[in-house]
Amino acid sequence: MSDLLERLRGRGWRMTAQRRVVAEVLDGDHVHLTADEVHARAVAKLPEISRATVYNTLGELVSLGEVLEVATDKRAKRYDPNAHSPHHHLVCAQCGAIKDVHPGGNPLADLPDSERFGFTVSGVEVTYRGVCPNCATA
Amino acid sequence: MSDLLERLRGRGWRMTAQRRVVAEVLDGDHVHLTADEVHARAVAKLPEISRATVYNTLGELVSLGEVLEVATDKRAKRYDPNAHSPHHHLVCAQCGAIKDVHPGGNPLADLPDSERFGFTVSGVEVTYRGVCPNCATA
DNA sequence: ATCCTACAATAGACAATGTCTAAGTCAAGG
DNA sequence: CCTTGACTTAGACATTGTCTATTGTAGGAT
Repeated sequence: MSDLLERLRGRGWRMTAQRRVVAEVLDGDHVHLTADEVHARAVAKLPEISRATVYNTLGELVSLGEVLEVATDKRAKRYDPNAHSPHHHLVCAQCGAIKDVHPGGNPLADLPDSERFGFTVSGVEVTYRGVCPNCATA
Repeated sequence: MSDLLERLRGRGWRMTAQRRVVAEVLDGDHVHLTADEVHARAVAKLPEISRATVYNTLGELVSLGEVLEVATDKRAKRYDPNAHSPHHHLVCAQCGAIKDVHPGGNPLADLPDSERFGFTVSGVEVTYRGVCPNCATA
């Protein structure tokens, strides 16, 4: 299953039970978990894992570029394990559900130099807002 | 100065000293303040204003569509008084500075039906990430 | 002008999320 | 098998946001 673990080991990551569990949680289903949800799932596999470790590990994975932080709402960061396939997000304004989407077009190209204010622009995030079919009928 | 206050009064908003101060803070300079920064500036004009009132008032202004919430980082919501001119944001990854930008293109049109998953898509936010000239030289 | 009443403001407790520290533990190389 | 430095832990702390019960007040009614 996990080439994620392989990649991490290859980069000299010290492998511990806690880190393996966090990596497995993220590698499991490709949903967008909050830090607390990751912690909850990690505790299910390894009851004595602490909150600080989960936060630390998530931060390290982000630094390594293995997962992405998503700031779709303002409540909590979410972590997106699908870092190796560029994509954007479609968020339900009511229930908060998040879908990955792959729009056409290239937003980076749409930003002319005159609108860059001297910034070195390195990336772009696109967040579509709407209402999901579930919430629309409710 | 403030047609903002006029608009609000016209909508039957009950005008109080506190609400006027919050509106004035937002109407003042078109930067992107956090709730706490709004509170700090409001206190400077009206020392006895409470934190809850600032949060309430900001929430009401958002509901009325007079200001926008921006979730560029995960620390705190920011409030954008420039709600009447559609625009996107360019954020410095280091210092957090935010600039309004007006890219070409239409991201909404770039999202095909096949990528909408039955959602009723109502809006889109585009956040460019980069490093500002200031931080680049430092 | 004053009075009423519903709506707004207040202080402060509470909640949610994230960060830090000091001390103990352990993976991995020698 | 030992050593060492990186990792983990528990829990205090910090920040941001929300809620409640009480007090105050804007604006219409008299």
